[in-house]
Amino acid sequence: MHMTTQAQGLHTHVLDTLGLAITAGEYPPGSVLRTDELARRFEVSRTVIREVVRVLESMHLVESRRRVGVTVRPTELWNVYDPRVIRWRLAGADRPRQLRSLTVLRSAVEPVAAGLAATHATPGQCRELTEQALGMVATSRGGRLEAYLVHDIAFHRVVLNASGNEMFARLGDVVAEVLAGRTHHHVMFEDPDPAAVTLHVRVAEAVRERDAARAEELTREIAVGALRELDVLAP
Amino acid sequence: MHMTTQAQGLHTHVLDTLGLAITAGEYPPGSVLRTDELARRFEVSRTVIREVVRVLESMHLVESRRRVGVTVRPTELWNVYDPRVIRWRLAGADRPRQLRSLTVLRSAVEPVAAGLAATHATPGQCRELTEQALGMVATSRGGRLEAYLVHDIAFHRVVLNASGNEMFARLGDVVAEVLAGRTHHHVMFEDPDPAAVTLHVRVAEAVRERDAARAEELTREIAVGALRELDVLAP
DNA sequence: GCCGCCAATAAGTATGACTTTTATGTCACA
DNA sequence: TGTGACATAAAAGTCATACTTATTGGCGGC
Repeated sequence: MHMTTQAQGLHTHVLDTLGLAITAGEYPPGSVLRTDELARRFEVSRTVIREVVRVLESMHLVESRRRVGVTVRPTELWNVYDPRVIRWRLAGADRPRQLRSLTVLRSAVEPVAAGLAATHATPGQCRELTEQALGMVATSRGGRLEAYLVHDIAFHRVVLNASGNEMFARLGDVVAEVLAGRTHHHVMFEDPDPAAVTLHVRVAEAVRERDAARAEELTREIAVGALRELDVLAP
Repeated sequence: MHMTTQAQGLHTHVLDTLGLAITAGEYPPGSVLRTDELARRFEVSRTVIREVVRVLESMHLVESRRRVGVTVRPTELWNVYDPRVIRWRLAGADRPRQLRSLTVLRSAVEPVAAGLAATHATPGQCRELTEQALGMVATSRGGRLEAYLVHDIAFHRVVLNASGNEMFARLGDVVAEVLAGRTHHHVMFEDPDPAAVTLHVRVAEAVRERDAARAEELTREIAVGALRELDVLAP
């Protein structure tokens, strides 16, 4: 992994750097940045800085006021559903709390999504679900965490998509960030919990058999397990 | 020179207009906009347009590519958790579907949030909750929809905040948009459902008495009611 | 018919001048 | 001494323009 992303354009680089710095608390809420100072620091034109600031503003990370500058807003105003904000924060210091709140969100949403999936999933989605569950089983032992992660992400993404609800579907990215985050930062057992793996297979079954109540309940068990795991590993 | 623009700033005006147009389907996915054409149309400099485009890009509404232009992205990629996107879409044509998917989201999240609130709420939040519930009772008859709405929004916001979960708390704005949307666009009975009003009072009670299971269950009933109401009024 | 090169195009970046808003300090007046 | 009007300057906002870079689609050569 490189220190900073570069080839994608000045804008992207500055945005990532600044966003990361702000979410990491390097500039605590209330801090004031000035555009031409930033321009000098990053050695780019004010044009680029202004665009970056506009985007940060659209995430409610900062507020830009005349004669004052660009001030960092209090944490509770940040748009924490923006995937970039999530990634920045998962990379930063308060990853534990972040992972916890995201997992609680998952525990609320995914069971309902699974229930809906059981009534809405297309045959193709059912097949996909079963395949990913089997993939999880196949990679659940022997320290093949990366391969397991791919299937895990795919599984949950299919469930959310199959729910037929747009808001749920768009949480696929968030869930992916969470799963990737807990794997890459080792907030996870060395091998996936066998019970969890089994539960995924049974969820796939329940969806295939159009048993909404069971799909919901089983997914709820997965969520409870994930929360418990978090309690143990990131107190 | 620019007498027609509001005091809020050129940027805001252009962003709102363009965002509304795109989410309304005026520029269907795949359409291409060009920055200097937009600059001429809105009678602003390319600088302003570029900043707006950057923000739209950060919402995944559009993608800007060299030598091609600014292309509208497919709907399923939009960041539908951005409050502005929500407001634009609620103002537009597919409000019914939008309201439905948001209400389903609420039905997943709010019960869990209420359960957490029962164990996390501060005395102040309990009091606030009771006050708002009583406010709802007081304004629930006689066509005082606007006053009722204020209490309704405040009530749900307190629950989400009291849950102690950051992701839930940030959904306060979303819920507010939904409640405001269904009131202002008359996707609601003339007077609030008395059963719903009572349920809110009982939720406040349950939270005050730290009864998580009951708070969750009662909130679930509120959600079910809201969904049913939607079925009747926006099929 | 295929491949590679070239030119047209539209976004990206830089710069400098100018405007607008507004926080703050100053001064006169009560 | 306190208060309000007013001037000042600081920083973002806006604009015009020139220049750079990536990309695409077509043209010509093979």
